[in-house]
Amino acid sequence: MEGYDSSKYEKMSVATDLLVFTVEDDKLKILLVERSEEPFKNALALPGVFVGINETLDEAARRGIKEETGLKNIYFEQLYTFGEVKRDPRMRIISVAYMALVPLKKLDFIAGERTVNAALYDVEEIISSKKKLAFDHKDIIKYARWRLANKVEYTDIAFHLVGEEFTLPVLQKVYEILLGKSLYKANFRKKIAPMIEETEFVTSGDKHRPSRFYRRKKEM
Amino acid sequence: MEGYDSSKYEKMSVATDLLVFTVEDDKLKILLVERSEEPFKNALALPGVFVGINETLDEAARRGIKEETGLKNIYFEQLYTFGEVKRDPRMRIISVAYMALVPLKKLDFIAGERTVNAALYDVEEIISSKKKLAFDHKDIIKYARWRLANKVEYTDIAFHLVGEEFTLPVLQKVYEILLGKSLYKANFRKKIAPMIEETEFVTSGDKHRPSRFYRRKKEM
DNA sequence: ACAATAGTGTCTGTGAGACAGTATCGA
DNA sequence: TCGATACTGTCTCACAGACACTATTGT
Repeated sequence: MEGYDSSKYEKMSVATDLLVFTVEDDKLKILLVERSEEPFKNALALPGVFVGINETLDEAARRGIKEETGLKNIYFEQLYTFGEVKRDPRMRIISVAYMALVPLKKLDFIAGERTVNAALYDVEEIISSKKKLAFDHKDIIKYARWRLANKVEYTDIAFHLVGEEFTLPVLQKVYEILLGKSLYKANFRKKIAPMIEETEFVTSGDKHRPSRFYRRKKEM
Repeated sequence: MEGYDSSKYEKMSVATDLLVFTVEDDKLKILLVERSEEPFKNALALPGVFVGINETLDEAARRGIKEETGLKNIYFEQLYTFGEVKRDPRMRIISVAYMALVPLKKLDFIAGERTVNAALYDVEEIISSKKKLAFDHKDIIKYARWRLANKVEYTDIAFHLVGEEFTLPVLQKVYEILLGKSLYKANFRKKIAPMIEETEFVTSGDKHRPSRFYRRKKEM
C-alpha cells in the first residue's frame, strides 16, 4: 500500500457466492436459485449476499447460508475470489466464493418451512449441460467441483456430507461420487478405519445383512 | 444476490497483498517493505496495491509484483482473501493475498536498479519473532508458509524457486527448506526423476565431484 | 592420498489395488 | 434355501524410508 493514496482507487461491491453441496439420490447436488430479475433473468445462479461494511467475509457467508438453508452450524470454507471486471454487467463486484457441505437430512428438515425458489441440481449435469448460468457461476461451480475431488483425497471433507452416524456403504458412496470412480470395499474400509469408531447401532428392515453405524473418532 | 438491493451495502476498498518468496542462503525469504507512514509506521509490511476499478484481481497482483520487483513473468497464485473488519484501522479493506515464487537470481538481477525500501527477510524468523508486523500481515505470512509446506508435497511449486537449469542438490535443498526437514538423497532423486531431464552441463570449480544440471521435463 | 560432495543399488516396511471368500438379514 | 448386500483375509506391487556403497573433482 506504500506510495498509494487509496482515495484514488474506487471502491467496489464485495459479495460472497455460496456453493452449498449435498448428496441426494447418489448424486452430488448443489443449491441454486432461479433469478427473477435482470440480468440473467430466469437463469440459474448461486445464492449470494453482499458483504456488509461491518461484517467479515466469514460472517457474510454464514449469514447467507443461514438465509438460504436455515442452517447455522454447517461446515464451510472459503473457496476462491473471483474478480473479473465484467463478471456482473451492471457494476464491479468482487465475489468471494464459499463452499458449504451439508448432509441431505439437514436440508430436508428445514425445506418445508421455507418458500424460496432455491432447489438442488445435479452438479455433473449443470457442468456438462450447454445451458448458461448467471454471471460466471458455472465456472465457479466447475472450480469447486475440481477442488472437492482433490480435497476428498487428503482431507475429511467427505464426512461433512453424511450425518453424525453413518454406515460405511453410505460413506463409501460419498467418496465414490466425489472421486468419480468406484472403490474396493475392503481397501476403502482399511483406509478410513483409523478415522472412525463403531456405534452400537445397525440398520434394519433391509432384506439383507444389516450394516453397522459408525461415527467419526475424536482425534487425540 | 436475489432479493438484495446492492446500493444498501456500502462499497469497500479491495487490495492485493503480495507475498514474494525466494530462497537465499539456504533460507526461505519474503519480500517486505518498511512502512513510512501511519498506521504501523516503521513496521514491516507486505507490499500491496489497490485493485483498480477496471482491473481484475490477477492483473492487480501482476502489476504489484512488477512494481515491487520489476519482474513480469514470474509464477504467482491467489492465496486467500482476508476480510476482518478492523484489519486496517483507517477503513474497511478487503485484501486478496497472492503468493509469488521467484528464483533469487531474478531478484538480484533487478535489485540494483531500484531504490525501494523493500528487502528480503527470513520467513521463520519473522514468524517466530515477537516483533509486530503491520495489519494482519504476520497471520497472512503464517498461512502462506503453511500452504507452501503443504503444496510442495503434491505439486511442482518448488521448481519455481530455482532457475531454468538447476542441480539436484540445489533442488533438494529447496524441498528441505519448504518441508522443514532433511531428505534422503537417493529417495529424493527417485521421486523427482520422472519430472526432470538431464542437460549437458555440470558445475565446475568446486573442490569435489561436479554436479549435473537438469531442467524440467516438458509434460507430454 | 584425502577431503568433500555427487550420485547409485538395494533392503524393508507400509499402504493401495485387486480379488476371493465368508456373514447375516428378509422372504 | 436363495437373493442381496455387509464385511473380511490375503496376495501383489509400487513406492517411501533408510542406509551403505561407489564416483569424481581440487588440493
